[in-house]
Amino acid sequence: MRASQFFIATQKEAPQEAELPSHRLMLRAGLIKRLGSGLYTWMPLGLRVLRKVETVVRDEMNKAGALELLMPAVQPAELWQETGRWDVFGPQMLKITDRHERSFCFGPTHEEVITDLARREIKSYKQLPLNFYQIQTKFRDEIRPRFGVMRAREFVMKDAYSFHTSLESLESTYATMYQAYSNVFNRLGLKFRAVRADTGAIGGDGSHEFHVLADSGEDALAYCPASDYAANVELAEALPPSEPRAAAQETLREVDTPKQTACEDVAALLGISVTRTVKAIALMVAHGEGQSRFVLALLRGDHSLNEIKLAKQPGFADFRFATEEEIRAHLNCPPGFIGPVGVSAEVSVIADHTVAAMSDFVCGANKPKFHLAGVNFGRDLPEPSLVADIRNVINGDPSPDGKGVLELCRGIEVGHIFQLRTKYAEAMNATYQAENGELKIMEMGCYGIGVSRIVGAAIEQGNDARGIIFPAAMAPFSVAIAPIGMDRSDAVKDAALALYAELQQAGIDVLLDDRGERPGVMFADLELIGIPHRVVIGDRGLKEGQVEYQARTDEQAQSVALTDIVAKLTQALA
RNA sequence: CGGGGUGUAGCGUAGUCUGGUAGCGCGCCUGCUUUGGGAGCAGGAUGUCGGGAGUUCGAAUCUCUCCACCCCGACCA
Repeated sequence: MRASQFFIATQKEAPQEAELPSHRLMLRAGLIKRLGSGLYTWMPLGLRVLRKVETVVRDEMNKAGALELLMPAVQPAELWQETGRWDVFGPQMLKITDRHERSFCFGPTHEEVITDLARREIKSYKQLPLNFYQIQTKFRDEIRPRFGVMRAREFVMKDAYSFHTSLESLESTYATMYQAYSNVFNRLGLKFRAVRADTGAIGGDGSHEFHVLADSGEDALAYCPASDYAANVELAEALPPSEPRAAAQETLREVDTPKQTACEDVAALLGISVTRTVKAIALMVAHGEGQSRFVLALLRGDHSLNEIKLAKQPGFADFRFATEEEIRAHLNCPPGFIGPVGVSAEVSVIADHTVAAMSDFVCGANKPKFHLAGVNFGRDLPEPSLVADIRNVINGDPSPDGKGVLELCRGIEVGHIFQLRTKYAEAMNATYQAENGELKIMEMGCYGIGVSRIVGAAIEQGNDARGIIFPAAMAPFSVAIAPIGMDRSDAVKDAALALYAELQQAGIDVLLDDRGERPGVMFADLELIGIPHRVVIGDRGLKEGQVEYQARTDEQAQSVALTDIVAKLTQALA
């Protein structure tokens, strides 16, 4: 590609709204342009990157035996009503009405459509297993789109759906997909980790997420360096303390905490570790028709509530945080000083395992400006009625597999695989005839990759002060030729055109910067857009038969004989 | 949806408090000079100051209202 015939829309300054490096760089490099909240145009340069990601994904899916198809983006409401998800998906789904007043949605995912297809087309066990996939635009009306293509409302996703006659077959395809995903992210040159995951709204049993590791990631991951255990913090189990609760030694006493509402502050005031404190989180838990009860969830001061784990506790499926009014009504005390001691019988208590094993702890006194110290279960308050794992794991917690301790890191979720089992097939009556003639429900798996998100994630992982550093497999161009003074020097022009032709001949994605820009502008642009290899051709070197080669990650350029440059590049690209 | 904030040229912004000719940098166009790290000089184009209503002789500026976008919380590839 000749740059003069292309569209390079780089900018010196990024718009104010972009905060993440990847978002700023994608805008500055002119990869994307924002149209509205969570809506982006992929510019020619950015689209080349997106297509390269798609190519790798498509290739690995095909290798893994999946079959590509393309389903409609717009889907009739009836299908979603069959599975009950028309209402469950809620406002995240963009609903559309056509001229006949029929309801549709712009597909946020395609389980319903593919299951409908499967029940129509798959009649016999002889046709199974099957794995269909598509690479397609989805729309999810996110509560808060942000970070550019990282959390856009319209985005490109690869979604695959497999159908099986047995759990064994599903597990086998699941394992194949796990491997295919690993291959994809390896080929794309990303640092990633597969973790056990919560299944969320999609539902089902086994599930793994694939995360690109980045400090700016929206997910917290727990992994064990001593074993292969890795899980999303949403799911990672916190083991109960191995030591039994120590005997009470202190007497119960009130302490003055005039301004201290947070556990950290109370601990600092008392000169004790925050691990000796207990915080009470006030919740309203729904039970029955419009009824709800007031519950205190107890956590150690330095721990945080894991809402997903809590929601899995019996009777806690539907809860919310209590309002200040509700807290005052039930405890006669403002938030900041609430605790589990001396509460009325109608207030129930759920304690995290860690809290249940604490003695002589500090907690709110249910009295403004006071906390209690030397608190002990059994003596100062009843044993908690419910003890469970309801906290997020922290650095140094023991690994659930008993080998070593957990460390935390952050990741950007770029892939998610699920064993759906029969949830959708059952709801939509997707059956096949088994060998014995019986009609049986299909087993299903589903497998997603956030294709457009990968571009953002890759840039989040690969950038420096000069701009984007694309992994080789997704760079918009592999090599850039930067001729200096091409319009003044026939020698430069001839050498540049000859090299350009030769690289094209060799099937290398090459960009010839023939825009006639000054060297500084060329260098800055080529570095900003992250082209991995650059050849500079100038009169100065050409006199000695030399050109300059510099990889995007190199600090310095090196002189290479013009006659060797193709071999040099071929080697660098291998 | 709740809380906070911002809307001025393609991008970044000043001006708003204290009403009176809409300004700067980058980018863009023309010409000349320049050409190894985002050039210099000269000339030029681009603004319904987010929309609407109001107050006023006069509104980017004050008031009301609507809209869009961004940031903090719950969603997810």
